[in-house]
Amino acid sequence: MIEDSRKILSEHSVSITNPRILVLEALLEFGNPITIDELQSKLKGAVAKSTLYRVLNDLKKIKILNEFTSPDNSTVVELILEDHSHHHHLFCSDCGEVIDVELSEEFETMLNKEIENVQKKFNFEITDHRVEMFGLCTEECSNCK
Amino acid sequence: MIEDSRKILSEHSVSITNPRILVLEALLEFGNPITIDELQSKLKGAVAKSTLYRVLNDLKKIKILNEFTSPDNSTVVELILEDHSHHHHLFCSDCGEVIDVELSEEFETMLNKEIENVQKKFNFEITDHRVEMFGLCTEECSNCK
DNA sequence: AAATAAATGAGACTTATTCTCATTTACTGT
DNA sequence: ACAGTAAATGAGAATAAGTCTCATTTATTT
Ligand SMILES: [Mn+2]
Ligand SMILES: [Mn+2]
Ligand SMILES: [Zn+2]
Ligand SMILES: [Zn+2]
Repeated sequence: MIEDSRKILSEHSVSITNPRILVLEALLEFGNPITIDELQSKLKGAVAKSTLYRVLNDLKKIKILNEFTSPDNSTVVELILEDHSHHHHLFCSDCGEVIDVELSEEFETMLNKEIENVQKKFNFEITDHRVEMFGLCTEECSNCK
Repeated sequence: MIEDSRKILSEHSVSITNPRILVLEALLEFGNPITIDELQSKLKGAVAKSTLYRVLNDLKKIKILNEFTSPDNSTVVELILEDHSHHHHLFCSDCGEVIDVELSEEFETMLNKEIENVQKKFNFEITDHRVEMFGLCTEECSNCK
């Protein structure tokens, strides 16, 4: 896992430093979207707060980190890995869990057609989109009692 | 417009106060999604900061205000009016403009089917969804030079 | 008009993120 | 391996969005 982290950094010509390795390892190990709070606690103070934010910005700059805001306004990040294809997110409004969701190809095709229309109508160049779904996880969630 | 504001408040059994009227008027007049910053400057100090946030919370509580975060992390609000049907949003990553977008009925139908599947797969009860599109407004935008 | 509960304004407070700057670390070329 | 240099880090100060407190004002009910 530490080797994966080094590889990711060198492949993007970013210098290999301890804080960067630690942050990448934590993200790789968790494997799911994670709030910055949770990430900080996984790091157990091994990386200074200021450095953590800097590292996350570095990862955004090289386009391997996705960041978004959950409905309870916490910031969530996730690594964008090569094998990790285009997907969307499902949020539990109760416990804050964030789940990766892949929607069908037909759906994405149809969405792209809609996007085409919107581009024309508003004279925009649309580069990205997001589908978010909100609700409650009914059972088997360790956080929601 | 002041009468519309009064009507909205009384219809929701919320007491009619000056700050509430002023905020509603500003939102009605602007007519589009607006950042809290912009809203504050439209109000020109007529409503205290603390009161503005309280009023916005009141409007959320009676379900006539929608709030979301734009890609530059500013908070955007919009009134939910009766005639204003289900829609989505298009964001300009350059100037921060937020535009209301209605997608086709066929698309929404298909999205609801996808949501059905996701509900089953993850044992969730999904109550809401959002489609967001990001890009650049190419011309005729007063903010993007 | 008086009584009462609710709403407001002003500013203190909280807290996520950014910034500053002195020190440390990683990379480059020898 | 080593020195030189630019980049990265840690610690904590600064910033700013949003919340909270509390004394005063206002809306609503009688
Ligand atoms: Mn994801
Ligand atoms: Mn809208
Ligand atoms: Zn849950
Ligand atoms: Zn623009």
